[in-house]
Amino acid sequence: MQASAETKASPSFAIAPALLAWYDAHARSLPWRAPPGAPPPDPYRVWLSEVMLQQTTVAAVGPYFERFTRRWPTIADLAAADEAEIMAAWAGLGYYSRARNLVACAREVVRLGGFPSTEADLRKLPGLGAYTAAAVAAIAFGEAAVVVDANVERVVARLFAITDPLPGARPAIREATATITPPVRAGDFAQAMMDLGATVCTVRSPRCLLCPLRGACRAEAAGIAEALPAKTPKKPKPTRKGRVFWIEREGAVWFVRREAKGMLGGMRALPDDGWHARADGHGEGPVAGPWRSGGVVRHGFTHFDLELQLMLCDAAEMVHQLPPEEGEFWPLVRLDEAGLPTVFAKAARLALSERS
DNA sequence: TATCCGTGGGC
DNA sequence: TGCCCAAGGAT
Repeated sequence: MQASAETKASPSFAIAPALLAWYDAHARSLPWRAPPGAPPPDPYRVWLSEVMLQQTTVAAVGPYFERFTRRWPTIADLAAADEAEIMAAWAGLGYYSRARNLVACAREVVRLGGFPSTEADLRKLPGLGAYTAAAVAAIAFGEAAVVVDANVERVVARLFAITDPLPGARPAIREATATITPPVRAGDFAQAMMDLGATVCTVRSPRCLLCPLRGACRAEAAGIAEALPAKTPKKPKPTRKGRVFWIEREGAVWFVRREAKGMLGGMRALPDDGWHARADGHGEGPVAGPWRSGGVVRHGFTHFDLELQLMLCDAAEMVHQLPPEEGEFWPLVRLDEAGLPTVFAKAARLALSERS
């Protein structure tokens, strides 16, 4: 494997001490996390923030983390909460299966009498994959787990000049990361690697002149830092089309609850015509009944773009013309509390502007 | 292994 | 504006 050869060839530069010295001296990129030397952080807060941070920026997570920890200060509070309220509180953060797994995980941890303290046992909990289990084990319990996220992948690919493209290079990167993970302060080391990737060893225009690991970086020495890690090209993103329905009665609008699995699973929503299962060209024919068009809602998802035609109607009985779904009339004055995913929040905003 | 799953910021 | 990307996990 490439990593073992590269590892042996790497400089004798003391990577972990240099990185930890840098970490001790610079500001944390997670405002809510305690500085080095503080008492061990609450596993609940570490777990919650790490789940929120999956594929999500620190800036986006901050307000959600504050709201969640204020409303549910302990994991027992979260485990006892109504799942629908947690889903609504998660609205806007994306990847909603995380919220469902959050509830399941909280209840399992309470059933166990507390968080498992090892990476292997944490890995068994719902929503904890290789990264999150290692991160919680290292940060909350001090285990010398090998923590690899996208930041670490980038830093290590550059440090060891691993030129094979992702995702194929992952095993080599993981092995290389293991060789530089220290037996103590593994949590600080992991957070330092991620802070370094977020602020210095960035995707574009890395600030190599400011890097505490510059003397050990093979990619910098070769002048190829910005080109790493290489990635396999991604597929083009298709566009799907459909309709979304706004049915109003006495100051309330009809909401449904989406199926637990699939797009926006388990979330409160406006009824739609099944765009989630359709390809291009659907949703363009006439609709029976007293509907009028309220414009188009455009929204980009990870693997497709969506164009929804907003259909407005104030005949409440038209609810029965839609596919049978669990639903409710929701007061418009409480729209902000509905917990709608962004695409439906956009549709609601458009509907209210068209209505007036 | 490849695909599905949200959203907002940066350039 | 369009594209890339992010403290990934489940299947």
